[in-house]
Amino acid sequence: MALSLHEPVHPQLGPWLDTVVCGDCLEVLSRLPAGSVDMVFADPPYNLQLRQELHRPDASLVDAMDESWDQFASFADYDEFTHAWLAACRRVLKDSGTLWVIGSYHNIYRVGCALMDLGFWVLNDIVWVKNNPMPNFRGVRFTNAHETLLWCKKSEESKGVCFNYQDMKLENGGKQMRSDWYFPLCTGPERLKDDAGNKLHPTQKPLALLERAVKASTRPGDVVLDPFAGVATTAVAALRHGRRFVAIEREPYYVRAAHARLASELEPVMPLLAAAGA
Amino acid sequence: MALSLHEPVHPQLGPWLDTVVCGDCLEVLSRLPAGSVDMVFADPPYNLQLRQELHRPDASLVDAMDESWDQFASFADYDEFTHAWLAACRRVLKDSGTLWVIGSYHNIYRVGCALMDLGFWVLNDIVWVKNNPMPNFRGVRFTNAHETLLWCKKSEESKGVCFNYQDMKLENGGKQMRSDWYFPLCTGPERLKDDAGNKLHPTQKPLALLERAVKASTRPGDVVLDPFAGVATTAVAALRHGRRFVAIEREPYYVRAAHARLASELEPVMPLLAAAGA
DNA sequence: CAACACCGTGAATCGACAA
DNA sequence: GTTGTCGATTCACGGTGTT
Repeated sequence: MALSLHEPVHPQLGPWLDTVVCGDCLEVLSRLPAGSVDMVFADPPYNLQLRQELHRPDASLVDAMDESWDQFASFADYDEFTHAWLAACRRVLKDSGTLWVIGSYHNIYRVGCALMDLGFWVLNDIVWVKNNPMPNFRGVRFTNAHETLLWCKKSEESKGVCFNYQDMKLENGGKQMRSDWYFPLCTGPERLKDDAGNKLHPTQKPLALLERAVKASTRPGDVVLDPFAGVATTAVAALRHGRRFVAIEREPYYVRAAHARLASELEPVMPLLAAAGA
Repeated sequence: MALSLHEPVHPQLGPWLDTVVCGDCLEVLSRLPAGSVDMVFADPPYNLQLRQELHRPDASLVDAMDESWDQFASFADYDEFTHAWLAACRRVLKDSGTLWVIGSYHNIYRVGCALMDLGFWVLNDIVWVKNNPMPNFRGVRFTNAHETLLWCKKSEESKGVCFNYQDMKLENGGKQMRSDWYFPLCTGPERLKDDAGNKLHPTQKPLALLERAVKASTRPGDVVLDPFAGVATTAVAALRHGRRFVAIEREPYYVRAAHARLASELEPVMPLLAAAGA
């Protein structure tokens, strides 16, 4: 798939470019050339620890996140996993590249500590403020109404980081874009459903969130890597803004859904691509 | 100072109660009885000036090391400091008590990781969104427009945590209080100035922020501990809402300012206290 | 057709107490 | 430690169906 007319990216990225690879992210990352991607966006497992069923005040049951891939036996296990994928991403990142990670309070403090230990240098932390979060049904805590993103460069000394300041300022009505971002949850037609009409992926992120990260920190033709691609929201954001992508997802079910989503995304432009190739 | 008509608090807290103690927080905390405070609010230092305060066995050796080692060493120093004061606070906290920490991306990820490692259990992370943050003058990052607070109980198994759900709901116009809090920076008349008219303390927090934390997580008569009291904003918030406090500050200059602030805060009610005591 | 009512649902670490 | 009882507890939005 040649989706861009820009300068060719790293020559050895070919087999992995602009597609969703099915496989373990550490294994796939080990085969990618070092210094070959411009930006990483990672939405790793959050390590939620749900102890019991939760009912709404009307006695209905909350459809909780209980996927096996989100379970870790201990902090030590989670930290080891985190160090491994962060180090692997750092290797394939260009020296001028940046890395984004999104998480909640369950994991983001451990992730933040790990990436600093690995030499990453935090540029900003960003809060995604949700206008429509799930309430706290028991009334025992504050409504958990935000998630956190960390945006980092490869090291304190890294030069040439891309930040499209003017684009962001324009998008924010002429004022500097701030560290608080307001987006609704991914619901309605944007939320992918399975044949039974249930949500296809438990944690699909809003496309607008990914688009902002992509537009802020990459140029057209740049390569975006997503090591936990899920249903490939990052890839769609990259496509829509003329960026290349490398997407890795371990679960075949999500990979199939991602391929279908990307095909549907590309359908309107396929005739143009065919004409350009002919 | 007997400022409350509630049940007496822990009998051995007497000498430290309702005043600002000048001293090293670890030293003072070591003399406080275990399980004697209901809530801790901490605004720890996160500047690298800490590097100089902590002892290095061989400074010349450090200077010879490369930057990554130095960075690691400074993280290790900061982590050691963080573990020490968090553990000391945990000891004096009641089993049903909670701890708040405020920080920015420079330190909050390390603090969050440390407190989880010590057994604290996160109840919420809160973002203080500033409506008037300092812009990013060079236009190379997003405007850093928020700080983060962590609210934790002593352990996962802790029972009886105080959360004044209805008060918070009322304060939020009848809807659940969320994890995003909106307060302006501490400026204007609220910001303490020295004789030359310069700001007295570099990081004075808005009183309204402290008041919300105090009102949310303590009852009247409860004891609030602030191990890095600065100019005693936490103490003022406690006073105004009928809570007792233990405040520790190492720098005599800030302690004097805090004493003056508290005296000024109490001035209107001193006649009443005198009459009650007579 | 417009307005309104009703229902479903979203990354959730969501009791206390007595027997 | 386990089990059972009692009690307190939800916001925004989209989709569907009714008036």
